[in-house]
Amino acid sequence: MEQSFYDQVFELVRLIPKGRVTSYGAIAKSLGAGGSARMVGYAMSNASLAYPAIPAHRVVNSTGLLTGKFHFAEPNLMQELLEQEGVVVKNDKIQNFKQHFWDPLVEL
DNA sequence: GGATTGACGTGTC
DNA sequence: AGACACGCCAATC
Repeated sequence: MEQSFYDQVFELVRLIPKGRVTSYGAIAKSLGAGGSARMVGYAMSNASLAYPAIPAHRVVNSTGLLTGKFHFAEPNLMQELLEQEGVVVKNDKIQNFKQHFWDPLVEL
């Protein structure tokens, strides 16, 4: 059926490969939403209720900052998961963000 | 159905 | 470099 915008977001986020990250804006753009990056984040709000669990820790803002970490059950969990996947996080910000960036528009 | 809301993005001061 | 302002657009109240 007509999946809501954030239903599409959920699916796309689940497609993010391990050890890679992407930005809300990139997701929105790949869904044809253009500048509605906020919708992506808004969708992720429901991500906690979705199943299977959505790797929301792989989604950050354009600066590579872990903006949504406070929305996790445990704020430190987001950084932990990223580091486990080989992503270096310092001061709530992804290092070498460009290297780990996964662009849905390109990869898909 | 208008107003409010956002896990954003980019530009300015 | 840090803080502030405006724009975007769909979902929810």
